[in-house]
Amino acid sequence: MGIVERKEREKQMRREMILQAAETVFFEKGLRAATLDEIAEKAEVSKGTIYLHFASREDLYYSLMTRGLLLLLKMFRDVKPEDADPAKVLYKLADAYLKFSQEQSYLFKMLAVVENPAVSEQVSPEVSSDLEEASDGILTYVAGFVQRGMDDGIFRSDISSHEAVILFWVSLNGILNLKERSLAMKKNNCLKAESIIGSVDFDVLYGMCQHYLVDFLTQEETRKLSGRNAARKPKVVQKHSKAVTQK
Amino acid sequence: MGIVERKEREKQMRREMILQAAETVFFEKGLRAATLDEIAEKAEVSKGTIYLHFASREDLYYSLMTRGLLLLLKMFRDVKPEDADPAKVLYKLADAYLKFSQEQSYLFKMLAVVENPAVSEQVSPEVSSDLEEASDGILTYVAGFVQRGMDDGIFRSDISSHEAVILFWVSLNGILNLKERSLAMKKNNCLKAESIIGSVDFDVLYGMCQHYLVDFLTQEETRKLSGRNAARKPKVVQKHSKAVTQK
DNA sequence: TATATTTACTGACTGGTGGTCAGTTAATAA
DNA sequence: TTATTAACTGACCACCAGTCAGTAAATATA
Repeated sequence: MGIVERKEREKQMRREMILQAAETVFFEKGLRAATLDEIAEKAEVSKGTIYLHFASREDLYYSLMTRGLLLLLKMFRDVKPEDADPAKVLYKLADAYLKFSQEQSYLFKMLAVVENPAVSEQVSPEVSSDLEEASDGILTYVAGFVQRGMDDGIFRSDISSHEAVILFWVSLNGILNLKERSLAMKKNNCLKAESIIGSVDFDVLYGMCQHYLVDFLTQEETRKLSGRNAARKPKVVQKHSKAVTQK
Repeated sequence: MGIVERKEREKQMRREMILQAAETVFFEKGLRAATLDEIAEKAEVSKGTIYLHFASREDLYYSLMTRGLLLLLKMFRDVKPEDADPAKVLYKLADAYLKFSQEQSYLFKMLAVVENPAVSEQVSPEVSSDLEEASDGILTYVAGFVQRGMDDGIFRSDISSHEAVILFWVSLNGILNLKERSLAMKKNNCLKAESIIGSVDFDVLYGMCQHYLVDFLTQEETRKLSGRNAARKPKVVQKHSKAVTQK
């Protein structure tokens, strides 16, 4: 009896149509200005139907973000790291993330909202948990390569792969976010060229950061940190020790 | 004739009262759930009066953020870097930022909203420009120390002080934001302990990042990058070159 | 086939909120 | 005493997220 399956398929299609329309409208109008009426109209569906699929406006928005993250994960998987060098893989993943931010710029901008705790609180637990799962899926995927590098002895191991991945994510994502912000402000003419954010070439900075992050991981742990706590309260700055030995 | 001055003072006080009330309400209810009626009531002022001082809800919110940034700048200035070592100053500034995120956690959370381009577009140019100015003031303040370190030859100079400051900001701020997010999710019970974000101790990570960022700046530029573009497309990974020379 | 039940969907309606503005009050100027 | 200006008020409007009684169609039952 394929009726149940067909119904399920149709339900998913409806959901997909709504998500598609929402993506367009949220992108065009922004989170605040977009209205559900408009989304309903664009999806050729009544407003009530939207609420059959999503518990609230925020849930709909978060579902879009989850979809975005899944796409990002797909792009990461498409990197196809056939060569075994984890450092190269990390480079390629960072490249892929830059590409994602450019090609799917509306999705990328939407993802920045997750940073905002005020919005997060309005979301139902399941949807929030879905997003968390997708987010963790990406981080775990990347962490796998980092861990492999550590196991192979290529990467330093005075830092956990989890911490390393967070560092990667935070730095690269932060640069891309600031880039978007500076672009937005330039468009609004409220960014002076002599300001710091206005004067930095974020694409160049991204490349540099990408380089140094991988480089940081490929260094051996020569610092005087025996454990983690040593990094916590660094009273003594060893400003010349390294530089001298390197000369 | 001190009448004009007195009026101006009173006007500023009114504004201050509104901001104070708004801060409380926005913090208690979140950006979306907070209402102007409630703010008006708490400020002992009619709703119309709010609009004499702020053009919109978003403007009010952004003004709060600007105030928050000015407080942060004050905390940075209080670091009183009497010792001339720029590396130590950067440490202390990072410590101060951590302190800010802890002691003024609601202000810190509010500042994360600036990352969201969808909100930024709803704000009047002047207010947006105020915020930008405050933000730039902080970055410029920090950049001064970085530049001094470079001039003194303590810091590497294959990266501009502007870029270095952005890197600092992005990394440290990103870690603290993720920390807040993980705390919020733990409170909502939608963060599995085995997930990456759930397993990282962000305070430790912050300390490590703080350490490595300063350390990165105090390294000499031994890499094969002659200019910036070299960092853009790094095809060759020099995974052992540094580690070997350091041994 | 006729009837009952379930499922999917609709769109008018409601409550609440951001934002407005005609009108009030009070201080100052003429 | 009267006119003018400035600060402030709160009733009011437009709009929108979210609801729910009702419709239509598909499926199950008789």
